Amino acid sequence: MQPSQTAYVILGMLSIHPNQSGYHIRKTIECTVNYFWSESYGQIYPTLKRLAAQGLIVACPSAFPGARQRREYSLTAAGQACLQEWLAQPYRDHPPRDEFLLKLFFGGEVPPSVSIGHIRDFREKNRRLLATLLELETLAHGHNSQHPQFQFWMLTLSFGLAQIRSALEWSESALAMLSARSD
Amino acid sequence: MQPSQTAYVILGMLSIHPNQSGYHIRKTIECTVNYFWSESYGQIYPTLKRLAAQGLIVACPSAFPGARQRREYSLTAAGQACLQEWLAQPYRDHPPRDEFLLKLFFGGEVPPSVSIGHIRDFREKNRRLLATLLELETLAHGHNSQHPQFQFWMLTLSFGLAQIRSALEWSESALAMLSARSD
DNA sequence: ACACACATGTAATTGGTTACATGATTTC
DNA sequence: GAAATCATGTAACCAATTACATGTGTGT
Repeated sequence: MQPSQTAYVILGMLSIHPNQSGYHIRKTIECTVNYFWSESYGQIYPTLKRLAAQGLIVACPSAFPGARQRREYSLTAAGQACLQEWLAQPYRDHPPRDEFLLKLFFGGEVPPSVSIGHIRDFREKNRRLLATLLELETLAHGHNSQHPQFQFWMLTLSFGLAQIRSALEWSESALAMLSARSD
Repeated sequence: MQPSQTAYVILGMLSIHPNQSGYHIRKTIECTVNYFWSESYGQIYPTLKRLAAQGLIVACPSAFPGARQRREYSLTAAGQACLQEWLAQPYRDHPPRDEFLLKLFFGGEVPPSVSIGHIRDFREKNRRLLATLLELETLAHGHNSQHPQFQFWMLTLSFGLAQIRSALEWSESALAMLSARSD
């Protein structure tokens, strides 16, 4: 049985930061790749068990004696190899599903104010996301610029920033276009 | 039981173009919203049955006597209302999962050539998509520019084009950055 | 004492893809 | 008459979310 995508995020996160618990892995995901990836506990914990059973990760006793009760995991050599093998495979993109664009596409069925509202929501979400990513950028520069993976983190980050900025520009022109029509 | 997203695409597609069969609906989706939405027959046919049972659509006899055996559907008043109600609700975005970015994020675990390959794939896919959308744009202008929904189609299309162009620009700078490092 | 964050897990359900199965009609 | 496309559907499976359930340690 081949690992799921969830398995690979876990392997990847353990490769750049060993000795993480399920809880910790989720937090790491949340504050690093959250703008293009997310995981729920309902996926993480069962996957950790399966990976351990397959020998791709091992539970290791916590290094800090006073720590809470938790299971910390690290990659095995097999796990590292498995991750690298997956990384070398061509990526697959799942079919897209964007409810925002779908509602906008059918915008002719409802008053223009509805679509204008959706676009304003969209713009607001992107503004917030932009702020988050900019924060992440300064944080990353301060703490991790020596890490060997640093340039790749910057690459994904700059992609996110480019997409968001393009989305914000589009939002403005779209709002201008719809407002001109409805007034 | 509330309709799924699939149900709403079907209602929407029937609202802009009545008397479509399941097969036809899928084709319509493929050549209009495919860059941000997709559906499989495995979803469409069961959903059509359910929508008909709920009275949101009706099967109508084919207008063309010589036509093949097929079930064509149209919106009922209830279906139209249901669609409009949904359109007026705030959109929800599902948690993102981008395998390309994930592999790039872990790029430090493998030789740079691997990530360069992924980015080249990504650029190639975006180039093809750009060509498709440009084709779609000219087609749409020629055939449908009188349709009341036209401006909304253009809005989603221009969004797609903006995102793709931004992705292509990023690809070039990313490749430049990685090539400089690896040579 | 209370609230909050830490921490782990299971069960139910949803939403969806893919593969399978079948057959009609058109076009070459 | 063969191949392609039109056309409809089911079954198996999978990936993932959400809600539920439970308990501990820390800070105020």
